[in-house]
Amino acid sequence: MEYSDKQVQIMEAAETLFAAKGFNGTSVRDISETAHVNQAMISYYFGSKEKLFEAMFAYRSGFFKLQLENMLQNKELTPMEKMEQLIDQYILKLTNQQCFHRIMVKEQMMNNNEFITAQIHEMKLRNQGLIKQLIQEGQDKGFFKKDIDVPLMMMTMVGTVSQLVTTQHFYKEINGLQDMPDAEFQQHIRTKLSQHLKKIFNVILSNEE
Amino acid sequence: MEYSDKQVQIMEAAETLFAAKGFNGTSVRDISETAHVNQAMISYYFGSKEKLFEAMFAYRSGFFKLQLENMLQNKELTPMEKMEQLIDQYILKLTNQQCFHRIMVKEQMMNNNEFITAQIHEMKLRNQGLIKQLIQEGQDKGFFKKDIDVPLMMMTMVGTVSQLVTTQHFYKEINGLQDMPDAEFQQHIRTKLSQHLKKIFNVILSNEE
DNA sequence: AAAAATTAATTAAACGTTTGTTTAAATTAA
DNA sequence: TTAATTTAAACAAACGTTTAATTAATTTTT
Repeated sequence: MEYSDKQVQIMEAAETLFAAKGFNGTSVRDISETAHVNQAMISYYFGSKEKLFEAMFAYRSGFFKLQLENMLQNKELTPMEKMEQLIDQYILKLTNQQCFHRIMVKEQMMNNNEFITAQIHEMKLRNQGLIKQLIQEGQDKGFFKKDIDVPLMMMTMVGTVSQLVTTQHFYKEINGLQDMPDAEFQQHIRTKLSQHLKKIFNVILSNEE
Repeated sequence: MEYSDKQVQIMEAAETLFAAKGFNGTSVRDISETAHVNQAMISYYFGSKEKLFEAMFAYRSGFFKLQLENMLQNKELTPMEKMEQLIDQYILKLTNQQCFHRIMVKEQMMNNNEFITAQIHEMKLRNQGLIKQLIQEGQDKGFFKKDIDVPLMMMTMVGTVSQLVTTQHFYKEINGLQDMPDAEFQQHIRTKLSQHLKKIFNVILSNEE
């Protein structure tokens, strides 16, 4: 689906507002004002507020897809190196698309919209499949342990990053980082998360003692 | 604050509905029907929908508090045993109060309501303080490593459990557990999470090689 | 202990807003 | 000239809250 500049404008305004105030907390008037368009344009272009939401979600989830295929097929990387790249890629995507991530957290918790639930499900299946393959490769080559619970391992990666991103306000205060400029703070949590998760995954996965 | 049966009825209906459909997605009429009371009773008892939300949150967050003090002072437990009990206690609280937890996830992500944000902040500070003490004790006694990032460690515990609880629908499908009775499934994830987190925390914390 | 007076609880209806969507006219582009 | 875009206004429906009347419970007075 191709969108005009104006349609993208509307979707981006909707994304920001839905992330901050939720779907029901955001009015069509809010969106149209933020996007600087007449409120009737939303129904005109997207059919309804709900359809705008779905269009925005599909549009952004394209951006959000992890680019794993090429990296996983790279034969110059060890399985552990691939795993570490996967971690960094996930951290980067999520910290760069925080609005969309907040919306996703809410949607996968609620299951209110069938279309979106299906999209999330598909995304999860795809990622889980690729990671399973990677784990298998590592096990076949003798780098990884045999008994690895992939879904649970993913819960820890996704959960840790998500928890920090969605509660960064509290994290800042607890660690006295209120005055750190935001760009620096974002880099700070990226680095911290990367080190932390790589350490954990090394232990969970690695065969060497 | 003491509440009559009817007030508790209203708060419990509100909790369930807010968890499933969000604050703005739930109408006062919804709540009053679910609680089998006249819709004017909500303003009569609580003042407003928003105040009902705050009252419900405060009421439930009392239940939700982890009972850590006594356990942490028990001198017959090693620091690692205490850490493991903390993990199990957290898993139990969260899996037993899933509605409240969903509301908390949304609220700490949104920061829409000052009163509730302050409550969550207080809860987090308290827990973090107790855990820091426990880590310190473990380090002083030579059981734990010296360089432990407590906030990040907490992100992994809270994040992993929260991720599984809030996306259990997907976890079920991905693992082909759709037909498992719910009580059994809840026990299943409790056990899995407990083993998984204890393994990770042993590695992060333990000094022995 | 009974009656009266007072307070609290409960109700259905109504209030004024805000909501998402549609309309029909006006403007722009093809 | 035709089609697509944009607009302000209007729409009914749903919203949170208030009202005023009624019933139930409690307290005070006899």
